[in-house]
Amino acid sequence: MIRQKAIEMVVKQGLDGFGVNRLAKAAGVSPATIYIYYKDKEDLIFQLGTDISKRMLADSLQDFDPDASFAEGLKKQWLNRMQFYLKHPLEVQFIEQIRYSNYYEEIQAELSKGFREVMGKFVHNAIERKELIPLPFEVYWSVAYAPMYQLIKFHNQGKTFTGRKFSLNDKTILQTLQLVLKALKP
Amino acid sequence: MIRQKAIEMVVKQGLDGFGVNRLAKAAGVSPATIYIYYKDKEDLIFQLGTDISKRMLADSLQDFDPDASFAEGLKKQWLNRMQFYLKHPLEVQFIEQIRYSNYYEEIQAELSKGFREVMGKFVHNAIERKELIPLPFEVYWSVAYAPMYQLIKFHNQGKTFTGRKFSLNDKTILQTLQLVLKALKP
DNA sequence: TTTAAATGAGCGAACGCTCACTTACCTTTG
DNA sequence: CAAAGGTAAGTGAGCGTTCGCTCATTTAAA
Repeated sequence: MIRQKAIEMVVKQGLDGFGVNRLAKAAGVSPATIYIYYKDKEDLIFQLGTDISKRMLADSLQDFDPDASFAEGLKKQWLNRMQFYLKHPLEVQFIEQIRYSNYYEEIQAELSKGFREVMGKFVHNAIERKELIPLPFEVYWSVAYAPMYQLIKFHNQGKTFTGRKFSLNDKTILQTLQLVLKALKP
Repeated sequence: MIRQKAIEMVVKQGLDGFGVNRLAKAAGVSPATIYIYYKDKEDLIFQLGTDISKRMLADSLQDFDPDASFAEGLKKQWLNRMQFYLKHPLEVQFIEQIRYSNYYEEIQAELSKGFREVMGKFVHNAIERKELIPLPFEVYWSVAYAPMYQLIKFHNQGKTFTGRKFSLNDKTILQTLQLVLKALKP
């Protein structure tokens, strides 16, 4: 209950609107109870953040084969991430909220341990097979994944900054993916 | 002084670390002085946000010709934005901080008024000349600009999530831009 | 003498957090 | 097999501090 309400509060009211006393009231427990499970407020957010991030990462690599073709592998990753969003929209928005806060740096450090290997192998394979242009990691990441996250962001806020309503669907995802694949193919 | 210190505080300590009393002390004025110029805390952040965003938008369209070729036009926009970052890194980071807070929605509403026309014409021209694939606005935006913002984000945090150090340079920018142009060309 | 700008003390409310205490359930005992 | 004791979980009042914000007053320029 504490977990769930904490996520809801951060998503709905932002990090500043989130407080321990208020969380206690929302979860129907005493403030003291929260401190049985979490060292302090920072620890609470850190634990929620790492737990969710780990599950996001694990899910995004589900049924992912580092030896698959680049187009197939990237598509699998995109769809996995999208599916995670559909199943856990609040968790994704929670991560979005804390991603730009000062809490996130440690969370990322906690995550990146097992991450590099899997992704490194996949990219290395793709380059060797001439399915992917050799690129600095940052360039590759910016082109391969940033568009997808932008789509999720549009979807989350329900509209674009021009005021247009927006809701994500398979056709839009795959259309964007095709453009990205075209950009990255030699 | 209030403006400058407010920006510094939000960038360095995040939105939660930012408070009126602390800002007053940092700026060397009384808390009451702040309320002469700003209605309340929300108004302060809103005014800073809109001011900066407006200057960012204006600068990104500097010397921009909606009738230029798509490749040239997009390059101009990218470079303008990059240049704004180099000149005003704190302001950009400030916007990043509040972009995911609950303050930003109104700011965006304030901005999007004059924005749609200029951009609309540019994109329309490019499609007519067959320099750009016709796309839903969200797909276009996600592919055309999200990679650039991701590069800025990497630069801002000084490293990627794999721990690698990263600093933005012209070669990286133009390399990424080339990939994006390739994706969007018919 | 007027007026706008700035001040510092301090308000009530909310903050993160603690502690002495109760509750509920399990184990050990005579 | 009830009584006693132990343990982990949870409580509510409330602490010291900081929050956003105000107001009677002072300062300085017009």
